Amino acid sequence: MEGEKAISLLAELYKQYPKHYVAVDCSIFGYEDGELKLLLYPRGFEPAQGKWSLMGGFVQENESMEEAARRVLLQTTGLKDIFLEQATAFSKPDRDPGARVISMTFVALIRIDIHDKDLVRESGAHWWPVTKLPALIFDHSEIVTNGLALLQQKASIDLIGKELLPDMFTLMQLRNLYEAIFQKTFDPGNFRKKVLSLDILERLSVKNTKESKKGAFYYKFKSGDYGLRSERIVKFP
Amino acid sequence: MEGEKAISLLAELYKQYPKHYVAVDCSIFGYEDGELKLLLYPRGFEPAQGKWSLMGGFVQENESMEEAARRVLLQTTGLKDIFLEQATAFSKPDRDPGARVISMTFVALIRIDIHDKDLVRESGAHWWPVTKLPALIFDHSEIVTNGLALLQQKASIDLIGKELLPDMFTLMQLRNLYEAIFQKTFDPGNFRKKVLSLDILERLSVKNTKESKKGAFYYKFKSGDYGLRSERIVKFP
DNA sequence: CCAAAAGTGTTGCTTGTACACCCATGT
DNA sequence: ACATGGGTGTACAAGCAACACTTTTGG
Repeated sequence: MEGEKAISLLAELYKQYPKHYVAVDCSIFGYEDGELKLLLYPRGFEPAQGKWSLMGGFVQENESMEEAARRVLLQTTGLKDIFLEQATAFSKPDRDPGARVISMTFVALIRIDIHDKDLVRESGAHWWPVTKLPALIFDHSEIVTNGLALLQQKASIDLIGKELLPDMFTLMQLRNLYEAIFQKTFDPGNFRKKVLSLDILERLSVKNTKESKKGAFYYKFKSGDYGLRSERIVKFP
Repeated sequence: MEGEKAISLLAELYKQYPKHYVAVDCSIFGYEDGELKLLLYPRGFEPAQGKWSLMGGFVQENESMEEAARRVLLQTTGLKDIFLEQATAFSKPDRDPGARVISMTFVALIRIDIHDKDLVRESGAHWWPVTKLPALIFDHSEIVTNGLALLQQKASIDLIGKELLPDMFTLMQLRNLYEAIFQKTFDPGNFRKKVLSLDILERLSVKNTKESKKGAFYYKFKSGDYGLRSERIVKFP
């Protein structure tokens, strides 16, 4: 066929161009003990031994970059179907001392309460509060800063929480999450009114009586995919 | 040295992973005759002959992806120092029939009035109104849709115009640009007040008397890089 | 009782929006 | 004279921020 011949000519044309290693690196955020945390892996060998790194991996022949990221996340946390969003690519020729590696970075949001803790522990990984991060290899600090900014931007447009909190949560827990993300305090009353006005939370009949004397109702996200069908834009400063 | 040995071991470690062709594709937007336009190149050979494509190129060994995009833009428009922003990467293994090519996409904004028209004409390129785009090769339509969404988002946060309009412009011209970007009309009075309240435009003493009977003052963007130092967030619409 | 969080209400300010209105002038 | 865009003002609604206030209950 003509078509096939054309395609093989195209393949021939491409041969003059260089190929590159392509990696994915994930900023994996979780929320625990009132803090926003980042999952990091210790580097056991030189160069940069003793520093920490984001979880990453190389893109294989038969997978897209997002598939590569999901594969890596499944291997390291045991979780499927996690929130994953493409962030910024880093491609300076000398960013990795081992070879020229182009890295596509992703932001992943994990519910710490349901991930595979044993799997994480085995690998020596550790959840670090984003306010006290250790030294990271290569340009990974820059990647994290970039991912955090993306997370903040996302949180200011959508109401996130489904991805980071347990199924049931109190409005104080949700507010504390937002305070951890934005590193600022929100007025409890105003936060409550704003969030409830969005009409995407459902109040349950159960109360949490541990974190307050009076007891606070649990809420959950309404079922039926909001965020896709809703045009609502939430503006948190 | 120990360090060098470690680095070569790292390089050895990477050898088990596949390499990929990495390309950049640019959605080049311009503004002319009251319309938002996109610069497209005709495809002269099979497969997909007769369709149009974005301008792109392969990433070389010694350049970052952004540098590759700037190189391509210089070659095709003759312009340096143009506005360029990383958009979304496309990496489905079969997106290009010739070979597995990973494409990083960019949005570029061009001032049509100062680009090298001869260079563009030679290549057979054509500025298409974004409202009437032809069929594009591969997944380029998806790339354009994505780039347009990014442009809209950017225009709703920053005041763009410096990148698309002549040095001097009237507020009507700026409004028409925004109407072209968002495909909706803005109230002239309200648009004027909103834009001027940002305090980033400077009124000149010259008037444009061609487009209105009364004559409208020209404005320009104040010098001193706003957009970097300003925390202002403009919300259009 | 008191501290601490839950939950509701009030008030003032800022912002967006829909207009009305006068101005200047080329045709 | 009149249509067209330039430019300013006004009136109303919506949203947000600051903060007062009541409720509940474990210690």
